[in-house]
Amino acid sequence: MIKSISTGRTQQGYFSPVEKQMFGAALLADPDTSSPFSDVLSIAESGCSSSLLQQLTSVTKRFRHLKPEQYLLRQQDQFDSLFVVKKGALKSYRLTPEGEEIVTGFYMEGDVIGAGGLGNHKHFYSVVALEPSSLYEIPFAKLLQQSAMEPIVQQLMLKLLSQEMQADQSLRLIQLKQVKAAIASLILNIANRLTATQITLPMSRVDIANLLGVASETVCREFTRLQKQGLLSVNRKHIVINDLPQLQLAAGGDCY
Amino acid sequence: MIKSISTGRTQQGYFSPVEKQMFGAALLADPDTSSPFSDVLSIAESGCSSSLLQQLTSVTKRFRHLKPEQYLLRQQDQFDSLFVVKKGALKSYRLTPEGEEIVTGFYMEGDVIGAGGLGNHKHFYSVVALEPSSLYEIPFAKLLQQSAMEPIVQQLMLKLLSQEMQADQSLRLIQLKQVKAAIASLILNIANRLTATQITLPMSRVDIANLLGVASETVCREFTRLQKQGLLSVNRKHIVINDLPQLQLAAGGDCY
DNA sequence: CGTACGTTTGAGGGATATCAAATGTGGTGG
DNA sequence: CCACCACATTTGATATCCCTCAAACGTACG
Repeated sequence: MIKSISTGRTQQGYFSPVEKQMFGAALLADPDTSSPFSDVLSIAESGCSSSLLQQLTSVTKRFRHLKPEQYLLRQQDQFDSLFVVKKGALKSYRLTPEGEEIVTGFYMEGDVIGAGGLGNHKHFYSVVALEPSSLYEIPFAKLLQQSAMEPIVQQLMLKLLSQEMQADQSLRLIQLKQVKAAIASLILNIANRLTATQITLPMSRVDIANLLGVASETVCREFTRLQKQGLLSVNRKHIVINDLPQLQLAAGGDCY
Repeated sequence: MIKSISTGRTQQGYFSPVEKQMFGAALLADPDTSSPFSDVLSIAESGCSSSLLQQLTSVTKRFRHLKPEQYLLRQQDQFDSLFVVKKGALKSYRLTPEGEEIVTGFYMEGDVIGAGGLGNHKHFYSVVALEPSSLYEIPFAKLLQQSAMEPIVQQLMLKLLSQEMQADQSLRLIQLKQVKAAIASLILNIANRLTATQITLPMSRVDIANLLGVASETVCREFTRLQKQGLLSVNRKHIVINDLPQLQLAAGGDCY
C-alpha cells in the first residue's frame, strides 16, 4: 500500500483528475448485492440516495467476459451500450490512414468505456482486452429511448460523460510532458489504482509508446533510465517503485 | 470559397471530426427569427422537428458580449451554463503548477464551451476572448434541476457533450503529428470554417505553440517553411492559402 | 529445443528546444 | 502627424531529445 500515492480519487482511463469519491467502486458493487451502495450516494452530489444505483443496476443488462486480445467493440460499431470495467485491463485505439495504431486510452477497474460514441451513435475507437477482463454493460441507447429519464439517471449519465471528458483532457496533458515524466505519471497512476508499490503492467512497451506518440525504444530507454536513477526496478512488465517522492518529482507533480 | 476544403461538416474547437450537419449554425440562428430552423432538424438525428430548437432558444437565457482579453469563465468556476459562440473567437487554457499556459482549445462560431465542467459542477479550464465575441448562454444547471427533461433536449445535451469529447480526441491526434502537419491542419480547419482561402488568425503564435505543446519559435519557423514551399503566404496573422492540395498533403490528410 | 516475439541496447541523424538578438508593428502620448 | 515604446514575430546558433535502423538478448510457447 502506498499512502502518499493514494489520494482517494478515482481515475478514468489512467489519467482522470478531480473525482473525489470512489466513483468507479460504486458501479463495481455487485448488482445482486444490496448493501454497498452507501459509498455511492455522493455520485449525484445530492442526497439522491440509492435509487440511483438501483436504476443503474436494474439496467445493467448483462456482463461481458473477454480473453486477452478479444475485442469489446470496434471503431465504427454502432453505439448501443456503455461499459464499466469490473475486472481486468483494456486499451482503446484508432488506426491512422497509414495503419499505425494510436492508443487512445487504457482502462482498468471502475473505468467507463464508450461514452464518446454517444453523439453520433458510432464508436470512434476500437477497444480490446489486454488481460482477462469482465465488464458491466449498460444499454445506454435503450435508456435514451425512454420518453422521460429519471433525473437522477440523467445526472449519472452526464457524470459519466464528463468523467471521460476529463480523462481525455488529462491524457492530452500527459502527452505534452517529456517522455520520462509521462512514464513516471503512468506508473504512479497504475500504482495508485492498485494501491501497490509493486505492479505488473497490463500493456506492452509498444502500447505505451503508441499512447504517448513516441517510439517504443524511447519508452524502453526511459524505463531503463528511471531504473538507473534508482526510482524503479524494472523487469519486463514487473515494476517496483523504489523511490516514490523522486518518482513523483520526475512526473512533474501529479497535479495534472 | 474553397470547394475542396469545405466538407460541410461542423468543427468543434477547431478540431472536431465527424459531424455531417451544420450543427453550430443551427444554434446560431437568431432566437427571435423563426424560419432558419430547417437546417437543424437533423441535430437529434430523428425527425424531431423544430421543437428541439424551440426548447433551446427558450432556455437561452441571455447573451454574453466579451471584448478581447475578457474572461468568459475561469478554472474552478462553478458550472452553471453552457455557452455557444455566436461570433468571435476564444481560447481555453489551464495553468501548470509552474505557471505555464496550456491551451486546451480554440472556439469559433457554433462551438460549444463548457460541457466538461458538467460532471463535478466545476469548470476545469479558463476561457478568454481573443477578439470581440458574443455568445449564447444556456442555463444548463437549471435544466438539470427540472424533474423531467424533454427527451429531445436530453439528446441534444448528450450530443453537445459527445461533440466536445470528439473535439478533444481530435486535438490529441493533432498533437501527435509533427509541428508542420499540425499547423497545416490548423490552417485548413480555420479556412474550412470560414470557407475562405484568406484568413486572419485570431490567436497568436504563442497560443498555437501552447496548444501544440511546442516552442513558439518552432511555430514561427514552420509557418516560414510552409511559405517558402509556396503553400501559404504568411504575414503576421494574415494567411493566404496558395496551394490547397499540397497543404492538405502536408497536414497528413485531414482524415483525422 | 527452437522459433517467434517482445524487450533492450547502440550509433547516427533529424526535429525541436533554448538562448539571444534583430525586426516589425500597433498603440500611446506629445 | 510623428516619435517612441512595448510587444509580437522572426531569424540565428547551439544543445537536447527523440527517431530510425540495426542488432543482441531474453522469455514464452509450441
